[in-house]
Amino acid sequence: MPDTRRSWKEVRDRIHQKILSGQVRPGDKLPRDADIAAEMNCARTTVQRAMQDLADSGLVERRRKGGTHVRRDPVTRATLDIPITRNEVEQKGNTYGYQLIGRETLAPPHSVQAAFGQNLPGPMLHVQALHLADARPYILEDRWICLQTAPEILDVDLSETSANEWLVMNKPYDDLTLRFYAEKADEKRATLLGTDPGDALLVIERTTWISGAPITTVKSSTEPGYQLISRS
Amino acid sequence: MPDTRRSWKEVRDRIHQKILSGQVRPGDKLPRDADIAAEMNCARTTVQRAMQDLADSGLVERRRKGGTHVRRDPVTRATLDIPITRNEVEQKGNTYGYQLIGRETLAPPHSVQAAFGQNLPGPMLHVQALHLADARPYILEDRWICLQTAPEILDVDLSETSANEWLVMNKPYDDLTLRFYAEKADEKRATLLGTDPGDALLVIERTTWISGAPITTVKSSTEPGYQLISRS
DNA sequence: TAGTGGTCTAGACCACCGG
DNA sequence: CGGTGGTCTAGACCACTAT
Repeated sequence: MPDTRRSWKEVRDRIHQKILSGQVRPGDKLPRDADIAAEMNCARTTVQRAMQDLADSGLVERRRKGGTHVRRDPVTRATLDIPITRNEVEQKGNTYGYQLIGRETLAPPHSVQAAFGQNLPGPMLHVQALHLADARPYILEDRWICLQTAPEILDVDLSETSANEWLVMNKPYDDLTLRFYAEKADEKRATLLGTDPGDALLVIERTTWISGAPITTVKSSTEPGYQLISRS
Repeated sequence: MPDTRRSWKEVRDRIHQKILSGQVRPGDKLPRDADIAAEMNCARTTVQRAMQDLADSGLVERRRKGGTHVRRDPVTRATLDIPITRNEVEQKGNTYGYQLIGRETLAPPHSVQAAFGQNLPGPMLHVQALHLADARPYILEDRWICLQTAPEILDVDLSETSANEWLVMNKPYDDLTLRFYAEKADEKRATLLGTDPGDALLVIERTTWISGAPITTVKSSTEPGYQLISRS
């Protein structure tokens, strides 16, 4: 072991390598942080930082007194970025467009109530809107907004500002659920998205809360061919 | 400010709150770490840790000399766990089953070569297999394995051990791309998955590398109704 | 170039949990 | 209970970059 000092990323990568190369197999126990620190000629804090990272990425499991083990049931852990739709479109070099389709105050259907679990959301604003890329339909959003949590939405001109953007800038959340699945386009969505009924659509459902109170839930039906790609 | 010492999570949450409550708006600059440390009565290291976390979750942006700013274009950053299929099935309380459908050494089609970018994968093993939950089709995987990187796969009895599991235990990767999209079931997949042609399927494409060399790429077509859900 | 975040250190104490 | 990871501190130096 060279006697140069190690950075935490070097330490992390070295351990990672040990796992990759099979020197350490799933289920095996790794040395204590202190020993690794001695071996690598660095402070224990540095090892700690490295191990945290490995644990965060699902490679290793740490328990006080139990030590650090290579995970037996490796998980692929991926991070997805879901940008604001306008930014997503513009970053691809297309022109963003937006079109309000419908807006009404309604008691939410059972399916929407279910998204919020036990917390009764009360009366809600139902908004349907279409996001466009170069004037072509891109994402159709079907959104319910809790009027108790976000009453100001009633004063927003949703034909100009999308609820998507207004909420992001004005109603920060501290809890979030995301759900992805595939669904056949029904007649109505097919028309709005400019595609054919029966086409397979990737659907993103997103529900947000602030300190336990529901804010909004949105079902976004994406254009055919839409893909979600994980961050590096 | 109480004069008790603060943990980095407390610091993080307090800053988070400032953003949530609108005391600090998107684009605003936050105080220097050192000042926050003084105000919160803790070491700068502690603030640093807190800020790292906020930056990681996409809430805040930090630049040396530039300082820390609340992000103008907030991204929703979500983490997904993609477990080994066997574990996924068993954790739901179902019985896992596996069935090899096809296995042949082939030159990969262009679409597969594209998944690996410039790196030519050379000859590959093409494997098709079905994962079952309680004897019902669950995920159909269509996999290509690079024989230069993983020649040992030829000696594995793939009718007993799924390539999925063998690779995870024996061919660790250090780079990964994930892709999610919706696709109509064609005749063949519909039959294998026990569903109807035209049904909307969520497809997960996963490609892995080790130090730049391709290992495997797999297209997993999930049963109708399959959902991906983000980690808390 | 000066200001800010990024990292390392050595040491201390705490929190959890296995034997 | 004792061993291990988790965190905090005060200080130092480095690395990037806005001005």
